[in-house]
Amino acid sequence: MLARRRRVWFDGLMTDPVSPASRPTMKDVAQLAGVSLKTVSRHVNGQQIGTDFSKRIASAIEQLGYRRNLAAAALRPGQASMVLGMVISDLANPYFSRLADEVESVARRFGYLLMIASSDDEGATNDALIERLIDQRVDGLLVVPPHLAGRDWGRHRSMMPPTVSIDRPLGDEFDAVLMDDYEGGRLAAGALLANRPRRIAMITDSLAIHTMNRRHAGMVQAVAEDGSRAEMLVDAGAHTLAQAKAIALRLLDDELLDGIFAANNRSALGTLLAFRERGRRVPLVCLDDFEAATVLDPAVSVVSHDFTATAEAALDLLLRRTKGWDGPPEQVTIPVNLILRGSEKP
Amino acid sequence: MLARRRRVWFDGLMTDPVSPASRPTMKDVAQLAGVSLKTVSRHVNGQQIGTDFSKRIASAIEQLGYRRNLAAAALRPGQASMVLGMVISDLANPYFSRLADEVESVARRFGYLLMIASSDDEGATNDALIERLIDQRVDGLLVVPPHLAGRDWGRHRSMMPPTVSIDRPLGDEFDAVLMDDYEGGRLAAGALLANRPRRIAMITDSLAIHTMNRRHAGMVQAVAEDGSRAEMLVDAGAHTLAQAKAIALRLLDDELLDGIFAANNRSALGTLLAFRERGRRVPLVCLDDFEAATVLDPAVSVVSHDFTATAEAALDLLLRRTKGWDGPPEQVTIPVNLILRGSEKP
DNA sequence: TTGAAAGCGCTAACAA
DNA sequence: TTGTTAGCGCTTTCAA
Repeated sequence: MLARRRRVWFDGLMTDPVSPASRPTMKDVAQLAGVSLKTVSRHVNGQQIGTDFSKRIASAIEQLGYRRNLAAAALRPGQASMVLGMVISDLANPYFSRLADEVESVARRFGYLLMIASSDDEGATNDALIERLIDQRVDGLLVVPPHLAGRDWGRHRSMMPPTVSIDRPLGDEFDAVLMDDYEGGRLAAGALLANRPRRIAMITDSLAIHTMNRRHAGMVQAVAEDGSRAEMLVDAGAHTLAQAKAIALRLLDDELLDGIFAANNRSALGTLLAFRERGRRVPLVCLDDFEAATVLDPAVSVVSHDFTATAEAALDLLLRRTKGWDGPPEQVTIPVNLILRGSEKP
Repeated sequence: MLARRRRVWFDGLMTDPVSPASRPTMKDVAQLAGVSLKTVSRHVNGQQIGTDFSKRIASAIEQLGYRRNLAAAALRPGQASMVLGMVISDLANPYFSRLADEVESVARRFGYLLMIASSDDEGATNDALIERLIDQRVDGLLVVPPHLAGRDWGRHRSMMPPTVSIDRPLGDEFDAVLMDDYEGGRLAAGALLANRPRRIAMITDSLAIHTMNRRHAGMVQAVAEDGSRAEMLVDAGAHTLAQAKAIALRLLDDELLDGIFAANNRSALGTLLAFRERGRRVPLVCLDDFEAATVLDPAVSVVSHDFTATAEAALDLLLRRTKGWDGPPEQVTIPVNLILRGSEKP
């Protein structure tokens, strides 16, 4: 007969439970200190108790090496877990990892831990992760919605903890912190138009993505406002670095082209790769700052925004919701600024 | 008299508890389906139960919009929470965010959620975060130890869940996944020495950091092995980008210098900034690949390693520990490879 | 101020 | 197969 096993742990493999040496509980502390459980709880939660008790408990905790079980403490409904969840479209992309870093940093300042999961820009993955985070009972959710639409979360609003979307809107029902993409597109195109170009192109990921869509609209507006009657080309096929590079290479074959607006960091990198390969460059402005921008010669001009402000606005909204604030969904727009470094000139 | 309040939520602000509309529990499902609690539990956990019951329960779940409370399910000791914790020294650094992304991705494949916290390379922050993660009862811990040493966690081993350090060792008591820094330094220096240089320099962060120390040792070895009797300079003051740039600028004043080994991506970027400002470049090889490397002309030669392999090795160790494996601490070394792109030549 | 008892949502042992 | 009972570690009534 098989030895008795108690837990299925992983991959269907049967093993005995690995007790991380079953830890002392509050009960143990209470017993050793000779006080009641509740008194220990009060001590641990920083409530006022008698000084003698306090000392006895402190020493018992020390002696036992007692550590609170935060997961258990948060079990009771209405109890904050002090854990926030974040679903981000692609942690490997410096743009998003930078955002995640800022959010983590602000959250930590407020005492929150962050569960971060990457959706690989897939709607289905995104939905699954949001569900998992809800099931984990996080106090709040920060979401950078994926490109491929997933479920309509607005209809599930009541199932969700306070939720704020960043970078792209998740739906009208949710608070959102966005950057001023429209103005960004307008500024970037404006810098290009200052050269009185004949033909300028936008290299972008799908215009179905909210950010790209707004940036495009901004560029259209800039061209419309401009008297020069420059021709405007758009290629929205830059889903990968290789595609962006291929698009840029093709564009560079066009003698009349004298300006490129790269609508995200991937498009920017692809364009720069194409410049190098073709040995020809044209004026360039990118949306989103990126690591290589200042190292190149000429340095790359970009439209940028404040990540810290974005993270702070998002956490501010989220934490206010957490505290019970119940106003209508808000949309915060973070301003952008144009940083001219040289590449915008012929 | 003050209205009665029930919960202190945040910042000492008193508010009523915000029930995310107190969610239906397993009990509610059982009641509606007319079965026992345990049967619902079995259904939810994918165990075999009668088909009629199964249907009734499924419909009750649907009707109620029931969602499991994973935090509650994991309360019982020995129960896996399927949450892993990761403390990383600097999420804003592309090198580390790339690592975090790979780890998250592998963890997710195995059904784990990742709590990621950034220690800002501070020993104290690192310790606090590890404690917080332990208190949160994660199933395992992944740590990229900070530069500034914190507590000696080896002595607290028994309090910790399975723990694996990445990039740098946390102590002899823990499993570790490192890249072959020594060989990396040797290869990088070797590429430079092929030019028969008179004087080559290493720009690095503090040699007290394990990775830097090993890379330095590798370079020393390469120089020793080399017959050319090249002179070797080391400046270990590159803690920030600005410092790295300043160091490189100073080095470029030296007419005899004909090779730079940038020991991490910050040093690399600083060096490239200096090249641009001085209008002089010397052969360059960097440790760690970075985004700008292929965009530059000449493209930057680097010593690189496989992040995916690193993440997989770390999760493999961690998950085996989680399942009860109890061998002595293991140290896995991920091989490096030299990628020559042009910048290593004069 | 302190403590006893109840219960959070769930899973496990055990009996039916 | 199913249900009953007893907890997990903690916080919270509510009475002392």
